[in-house]
Amino acid sequence: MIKNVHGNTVDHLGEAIVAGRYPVGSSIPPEPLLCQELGVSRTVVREAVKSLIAKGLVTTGPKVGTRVQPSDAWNWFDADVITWQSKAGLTPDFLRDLQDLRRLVEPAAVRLAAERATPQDIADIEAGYQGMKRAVDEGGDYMKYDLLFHQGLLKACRNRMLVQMSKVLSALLRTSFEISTTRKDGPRSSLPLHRAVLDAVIAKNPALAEKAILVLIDGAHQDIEQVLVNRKRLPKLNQPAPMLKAA
Amino acid sequence: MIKNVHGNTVDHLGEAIVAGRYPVGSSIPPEPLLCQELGVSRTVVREAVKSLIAKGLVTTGPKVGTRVQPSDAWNWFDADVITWQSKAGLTPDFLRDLQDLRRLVEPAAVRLAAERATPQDIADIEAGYQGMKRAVDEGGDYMKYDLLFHQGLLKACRNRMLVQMSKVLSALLRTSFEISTTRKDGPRSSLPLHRAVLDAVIAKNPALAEKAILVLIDGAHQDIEQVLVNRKRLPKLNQPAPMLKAA
DNA sequence: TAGTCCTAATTTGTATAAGGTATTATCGTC
DNA sequence: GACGATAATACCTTATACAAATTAGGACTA
Repeated sequence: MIKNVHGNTVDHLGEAIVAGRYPVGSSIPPEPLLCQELGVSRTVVREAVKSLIAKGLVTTGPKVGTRVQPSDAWNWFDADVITWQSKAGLTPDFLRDLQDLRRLVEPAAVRLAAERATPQDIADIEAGYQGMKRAVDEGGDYMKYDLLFHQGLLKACRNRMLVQMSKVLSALLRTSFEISTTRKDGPRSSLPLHRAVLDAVIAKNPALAEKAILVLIDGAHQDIEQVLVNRKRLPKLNQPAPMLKAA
Repeated sequence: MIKNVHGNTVDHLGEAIVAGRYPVGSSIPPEPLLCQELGVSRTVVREAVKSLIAKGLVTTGPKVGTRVQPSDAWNWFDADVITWQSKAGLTPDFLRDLQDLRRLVEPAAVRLAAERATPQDIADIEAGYQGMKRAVDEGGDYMKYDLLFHQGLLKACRNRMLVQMSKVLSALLRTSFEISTTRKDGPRSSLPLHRAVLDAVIAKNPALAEKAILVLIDGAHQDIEQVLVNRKRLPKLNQPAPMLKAA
């Protein structure tokens, strides 16, 4: 997983900030110190910080240094930010935000999909479903096709912003899947629910499609809620010093 | 409006890319050329490109150069991207994407708001409403308070992602407002509709709140559709060479 | 002539050094 | 005690050099 120096530096700083290692409103170490800590040149540190600025994590200014922005200024639809948050720990707050979003977006989205899906869109979703079915019958990567199914659904809305949202919701779906596999036959039992959604989209029946996916979502919702109640707080990794030092 | 060299460079390149000046999948001029064109050092160009990478507009690689990503890979929830698109021209596609999003998000959001709004949230929304009312009665900046009203509504959901969405939807609300003022008494007639939404939220009545905002949205929707039909294509600015040369 | 391999050129990636600029904090004076 | 000048700090910008990676083109072989 060695990318390049820039990527590693951005990831390192981004993870540290999202994990809350530096208090909001405070300054992270000045550039020369970061160079020393990470073993990279100032060029790299500065370009990394520019990336973090673009994602809304920090602001900079002469003398004031590089300050951490409050978390509601972060670009929560950025794939990297989502990844860093997932690594730092799936806090209840974060999961609840994502669940809100899913319950808010997916029902309305399948309505749109039922109205607008092209034959190609339907073929893509069908491919996702068939993959899930195969994974259940013969074994295979169930989650991969589950993600394809839901991403295909949002893509069928033919709306660039909804497509982007599908990337973010993938983080939730991943978690949701990990939890649902702890239940016996989770994938097998949710298969017909997926089929119902797809059939409704094919039939171009928005109301039915919405009804079908609500069943799916509420199942996952209850699973997650239950887990959240059991362990009051999900295990935050909380590495004391997650240096990876451009390995 | 002179910020700094970095900000100007990012804006210049970002605007050019979003405006479609460089074809998707093709490379923008190599770094030395950009330095010459923009009259800045290579460091600045590189840091600007890193910002664009973080926003999903481009990818880079040795020898291949800096290539423009397809538009559905862009961070459409990034404030800068939205601004650049607005400057480049409010294309029908873009407006329709935004309208989809609004029709999808706001009804569900006011339901959440009606359930979760704190007294402080309600006070903020009320302040927005009072500002609108004052603007109608005594003259004033109507749009400013209209935006505050809707942003307050989404903020009341207590969800960071919805807050971010409110920033994006502001672009649509701004456009929507500009259009509605072309109609006589647009603001005055929509004032009671806003009041109805706020009252439903105060009464903690999700169903009523949703119904009320649907009226509001559909009004704006019809206005925009009508304008889109009249002029088949909104005037794209299409500056031949929008150099601003780090003034 | 077609295919494969290797070399070379191009472009980004990384490091280093030096001076400029803006902001903040401190110190001194009124 | 308040105001203003001064100094220090950290980012901002420029310039140069070299390294690494990918592509393209040429040469060699079958």
